[in-house]
Amino acid sequence: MTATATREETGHEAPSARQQAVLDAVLALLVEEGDQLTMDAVARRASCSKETLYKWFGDRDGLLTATVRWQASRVHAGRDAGGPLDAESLRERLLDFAVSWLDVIAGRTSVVLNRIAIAHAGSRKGNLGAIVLANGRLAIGARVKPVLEAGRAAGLLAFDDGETAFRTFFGLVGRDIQIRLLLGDALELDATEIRRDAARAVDQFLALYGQAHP
Amino acid sequence: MTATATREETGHEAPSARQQAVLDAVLALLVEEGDQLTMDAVARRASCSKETLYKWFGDRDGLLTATVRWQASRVHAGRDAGGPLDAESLRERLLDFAVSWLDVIAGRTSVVLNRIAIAHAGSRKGNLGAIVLANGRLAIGARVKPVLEAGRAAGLLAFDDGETAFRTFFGLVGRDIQIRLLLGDALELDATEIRRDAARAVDQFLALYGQAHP
DNA sequence: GAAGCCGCGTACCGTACGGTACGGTACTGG
DNA sequence: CCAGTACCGTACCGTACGGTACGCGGCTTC
Repeated sequence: MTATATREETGHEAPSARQQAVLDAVLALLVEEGDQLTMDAVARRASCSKETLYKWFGDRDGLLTATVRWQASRVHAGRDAGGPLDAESLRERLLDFAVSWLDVIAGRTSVVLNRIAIAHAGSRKGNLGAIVLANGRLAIGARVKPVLEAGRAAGLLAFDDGETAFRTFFGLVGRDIQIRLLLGDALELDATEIRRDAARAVDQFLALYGQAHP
Repeated sequence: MTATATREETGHEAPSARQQAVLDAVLALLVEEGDQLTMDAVARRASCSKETLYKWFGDRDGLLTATVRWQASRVHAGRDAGGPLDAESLRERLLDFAVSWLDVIAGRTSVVLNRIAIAHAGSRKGNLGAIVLANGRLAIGARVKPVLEAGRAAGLLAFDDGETAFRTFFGLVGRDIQIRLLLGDALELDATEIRRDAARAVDQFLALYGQAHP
């Protein structure tokens, strides 16, 4: 193990540059070809041998898992900026989360990876689903909830349960978009539309949970 | 074609009793075994020959399609009762839709079928996704929207676009439930919880779109 | 520059599974 | 009683794909 090889807290080696290239090839293939991904195709596309693939990732599942992790590692939707919180900055931060989240779930990569993970969850031993869940729904929740709590502490929001409040936010933002995309609906979302959707969701959320500043 | 053999408007034969039994076997297998459904397993479970399977349904996709259609044909979540509309009955009908919808998406069968359809949408020629979409999200939308319109006509609701209003309703009801279940989250929903969730969603929807009766 | 390793390319193996063929049995109509 | 039909059970075929083996070229190390 070299000095530069960092470990994630979960105990997985960070992929080397070459390995990252392989994982990017998997993502590209997944996006282009749908989900009937073969090890042969990956090897061809990444210009590496199948043997190397198996050496690095163990088996097909390992490759898929590494790919999902790799994608997750560079999607940090709506990282909160911190700073003081007033009504305007609260709205702004929520809007930021909403836009980031919609950007993610509307992306081809996210759709394909979620499809893989969902199919995987249908078979036994589906930790892929758990990984996607942890880096998607759960991660965004973990980031939004503190903001909501801060909003409550500042007297800008009123709710009993932060989890419930967040789930409402989640529902208002995502609505039917993700399931439609997963099921193959052609639904095109450009940036302006996403921004408008996000703004509407935030408005609705604040209408439900907001309080006039005391 | 016998006199009793009805056709759906889409032009598909209604399955015979024996065929229905086969499709039920498929559903059972799907629920029990996850989604690695083989034609052999179906034939064994349904006590029929593979040849018959192919004769009746064409190929594996045809069998899957017929199964999805068959399930869809007996799920009519939240059929509207009609009748006069005041604030109370509007709330009641929306609650009814919400409960039915949650019942459906929380069911094992729905989860498995959605998984199949989503995986299918990832490959080419995925009409399965379209079918599930048509009988799920789109069907419920088609039933709820008239109620919303009626509510608006009665001065109980205020909105510009019925589609947008419905999608908000959809988001408030479903929130993160469907994606979590699809990804394999263990999320258990009993009847009382569903009722509570549905009631909260309807309250929130009415808070956003309701109007005091003029 | 020899030794050794890494990894590419390719050929190969085993098996699971979609799809087909065929014989045997029960039922129906003439 | 004899076609004809429907359908069950099972054996079979072809292929796609996960996984393995092996030879060869290029890079590092001493």
